[in-house]
Amino acid sequence: MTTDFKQQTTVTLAEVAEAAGVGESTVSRVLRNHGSFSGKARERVLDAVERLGYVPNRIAGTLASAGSRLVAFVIPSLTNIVFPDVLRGAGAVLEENRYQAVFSVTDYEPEREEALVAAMLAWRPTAVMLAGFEHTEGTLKMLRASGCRVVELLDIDGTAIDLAVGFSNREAGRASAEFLLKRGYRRIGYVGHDLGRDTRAGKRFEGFREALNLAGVPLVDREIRAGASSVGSGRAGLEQLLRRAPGLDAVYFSNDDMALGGYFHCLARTIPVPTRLALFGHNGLDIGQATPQPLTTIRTPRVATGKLAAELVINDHPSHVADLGFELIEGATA
Amino acid sequence: MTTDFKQQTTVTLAEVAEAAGVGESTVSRVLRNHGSFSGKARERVLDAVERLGYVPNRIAGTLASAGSRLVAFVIPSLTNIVFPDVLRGAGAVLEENRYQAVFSVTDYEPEREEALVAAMLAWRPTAVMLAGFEHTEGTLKMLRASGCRVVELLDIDGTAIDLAVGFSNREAGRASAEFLLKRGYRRIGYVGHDLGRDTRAGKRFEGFREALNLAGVPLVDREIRAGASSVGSGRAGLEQLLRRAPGLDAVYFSNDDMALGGYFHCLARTIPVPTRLALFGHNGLDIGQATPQPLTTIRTPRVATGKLAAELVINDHPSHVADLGFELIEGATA
DNA sequence: TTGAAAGCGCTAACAA
DNA sequence: TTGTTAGCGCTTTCAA
Repeated sequence: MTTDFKQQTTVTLAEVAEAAGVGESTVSRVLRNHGSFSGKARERVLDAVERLGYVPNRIAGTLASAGSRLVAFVIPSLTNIVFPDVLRGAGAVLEENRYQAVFSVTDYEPEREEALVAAMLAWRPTAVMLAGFEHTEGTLKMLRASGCRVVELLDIDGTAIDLAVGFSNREAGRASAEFLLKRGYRRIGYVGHDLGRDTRAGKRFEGFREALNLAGVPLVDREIRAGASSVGSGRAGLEQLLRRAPGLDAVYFSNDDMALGGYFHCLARTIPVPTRLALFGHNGLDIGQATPQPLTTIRTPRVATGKLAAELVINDHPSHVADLGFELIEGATA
Repeated sequence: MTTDFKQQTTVTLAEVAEAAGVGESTVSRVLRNHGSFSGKARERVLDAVERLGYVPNRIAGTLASAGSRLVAFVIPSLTNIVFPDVLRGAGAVLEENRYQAVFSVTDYEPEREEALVAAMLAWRPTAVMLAGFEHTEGTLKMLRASGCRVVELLDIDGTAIDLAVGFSNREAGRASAEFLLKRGYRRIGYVGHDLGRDTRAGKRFEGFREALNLAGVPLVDREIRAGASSVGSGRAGLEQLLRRAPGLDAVYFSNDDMALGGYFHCLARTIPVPTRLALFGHNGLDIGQATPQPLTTIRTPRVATGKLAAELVINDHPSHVADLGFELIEGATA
């Protein structure tokens, strides 16, 4: 219960050099295994490092050498498992290459994104990773002026600043509609969360409506819930929608969380799925495939997106838009 | 599709000073709003900053002033929503106070934790946040020698290095058992994930068995699944357990993910819950409360843990163990 | 209120 | 193969 351990044990490279009886640059070379040095020098340095418990100061190292090996993630949410999945994919690759991930969360607010990007740039990251293409003018300007790599994630429908990795949400929406139409559903509704903020969900919905229009099938009704997506919101949303439009035979949800909520509503009210009502989600979360009836949905390349994004940055790949595609899971709810 | 934007636009404080016609230290004072300067100086500096698009370099700032305002999270997983929740709680507080969160993921491997802690310390963070009390000797040694604050999260059953914020997993396990016993269940089983790695789940299970022993009720059978917890694993686990011990009247799960899987198994096999089989989870995830029957479980203070951890660090609070407790949700599955 | 100057701990020429 | 030295871009005395 004391704080007496809190003594900055600032062992510096100079002290290691002193203790090892070599010059500072030799210590630096040995530690980074770069440049040339004798076996004996190496031994003495490593010995001194061990004895003194030296931990290199990357702050100083970065300042002296430019490259920060810091990658900044500015993501909308940690609650929506989509983003932790991307972080996970990127994290593994970054770590192998001795990069460090820094992050902050925008809550889907473009103004917060701008502020957070500004804060991130102060760390001179190698790259900044953002969700999608919709940013404020200020964000764009800063990013372009920064000289660091920019990766826009989970979207390819738009104009990239530099790199973009993801899939077409618009196409995903279209594919979802086409599947429902092919299965013969004609009285179709939609349950979504706040689309103004989650622009990728908005693009899916647009693609979905486009395909319906093309087939001359009207969207019967829609229920847009305020706030973020969640299972609870999906459940309440479907209940609300069915109250207004009891004759629906299929519902498209803004994502799997919402769709799972819808599925639970059906279970609770013993609405037969899909015979009486079909449900279609988006993301292909594991949990949606473990329910009594696996969810009909689209599996998105979240981990792969993070992984590729990190690889492109590490290899300093030229500007590029990478489409990782998606996969329709037929499931049992549609 | 070009990389021509990639020109390091390194506007420095010196250039701002030059452009504003003041000294470097004046620019520094104005920008940090610290020390004294005239209104006129302020104006000229801010004007120059705006004109040049200056972004302060925190790497340099940190090196010059010691305090990094970096908080390092070394967490076991991003898949288990528990840790994103903690990050979320901490993130909000840190950001308000101009701290930056850095993270890496151990996959529940103590050796990886050690390596990652070492990497983190190189950034001279203000604090390192870890899950629980079980660390390698090397990790402990580094952390103690580092002079930075250490917060151990989501556990209080053990000896803290410095700060600890969480709840008693052992108590949670006990409370879960006592609840089942009080409800009259006597043929009790357990379905868990890899306990060697998730030591907090292990402590819950220990507490659970303790309470059963105290009541003279044996644990009929247990199914321990390899790998991380997941809904799918819980579902398969319950199926397996019931095959061996069909007479069970209640099952305790290592967490809500596993319990949801169990619940889905029951739905799929139309096993009446809780009349034929009761289910008990742990964590109180939202999704578990949106199922047709809300899960009987224990709500854990995940966001609050992150929040308090950040506050303690920011206020440089003396070493302390904070018990945030937990709450039993009666639900409808037990 | 202000500026000059000395570092912060390291890397990267450059000589030796 | 090695050591010396000049920065990296800031903050922080210290005088003025």
